[in-house]
Amino acid sequence: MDEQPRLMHSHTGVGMAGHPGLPQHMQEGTGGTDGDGRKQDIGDILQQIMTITDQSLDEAQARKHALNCHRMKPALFNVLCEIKEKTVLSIRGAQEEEPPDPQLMRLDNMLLAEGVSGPEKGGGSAAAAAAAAASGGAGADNSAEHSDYRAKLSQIRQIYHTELEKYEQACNEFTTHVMNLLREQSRTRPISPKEIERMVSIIHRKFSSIQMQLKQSTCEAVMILRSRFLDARRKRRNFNKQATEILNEYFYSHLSNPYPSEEAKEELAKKCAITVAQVSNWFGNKRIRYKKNIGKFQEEANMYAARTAVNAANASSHGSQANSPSTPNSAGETGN
DNA sequence: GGGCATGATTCTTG
DNA sequence: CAAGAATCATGCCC
Repeated sequence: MDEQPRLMHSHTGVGMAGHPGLPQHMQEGTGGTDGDGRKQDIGDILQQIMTITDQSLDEAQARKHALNCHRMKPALFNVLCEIKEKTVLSIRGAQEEEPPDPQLMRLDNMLLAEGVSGPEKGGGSAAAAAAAAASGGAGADNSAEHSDYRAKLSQIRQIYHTELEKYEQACNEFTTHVMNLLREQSRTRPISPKEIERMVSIIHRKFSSIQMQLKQSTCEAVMILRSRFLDARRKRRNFNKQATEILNEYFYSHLSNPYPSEEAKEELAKKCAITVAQVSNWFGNKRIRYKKNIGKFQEEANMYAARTAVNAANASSHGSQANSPSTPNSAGETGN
């Protein structure tokens, strides 16, 4: 292949023979009569080159075929392949056999844990169960949100799988294409099976880096989804009217000491269908907000006081005699 | 969309 | 450690 440039070099070199500016070694040693012999050689070579360019395509093909069929060709290619193998190995032998990428393993583990890359179904419910556990077990009304969560997760899962499939298909197509190409070329230039193998592994590495990007963005999507559903603050729901009334009733009827005991909290929690912690939160918030702005809550206080008075009156009329019904305008200061 | 209400969280305090 | 206080983030109404 690289015969021609060298020929051209020697051509120009010899052509300049005898030139005053020519380096010494070019002029020495060739001898007087040899000069004519070299000119003769060059002439032959030039002639050969000219005949090659003059050859028709058919002739060239025929020669190529002849070369391909030459009995020495396989042996020659084997040797060339061996040489190539050695040089290639010495160049990049060090970077072969890299260990599994820890980041990729992390991503894989996470996708598996989130039920995105694992077996069909079931995985998502694990995450949903985690969401349920994190939400404090308020129960009842958050099942709708979990189905929403599951739906979104399965959407992500679907996108992930179709993309992954697409990548795999593209990778396979490209690999077979390159392999065919190399096999085809191996008839005209020395390519060992090992080299093809190496090329395939390079392709796979490139595609797996693309896959890693896909995995990374999928993980990000899952994390965002998770944080949206697991962050309790984001899914704050106002208590229903009945629960608020029960809590307010207790609060205003114990205004002088609005600190329910553990048992009272449990009772209220049961009545309101909320957790004890929520009851505690509610009373904490209520106390501080009431204290900060009593005027604002006065109307509410009067209303609940009146209501408890009516309740007490009803109870007393049903029973024998009331002991001491609280006065409506004293904001229900029953005292504890 | 702005503003207030409200449940939850976090930090401080006694 | 529980209550208070501050703050956050969402819900809801106008």
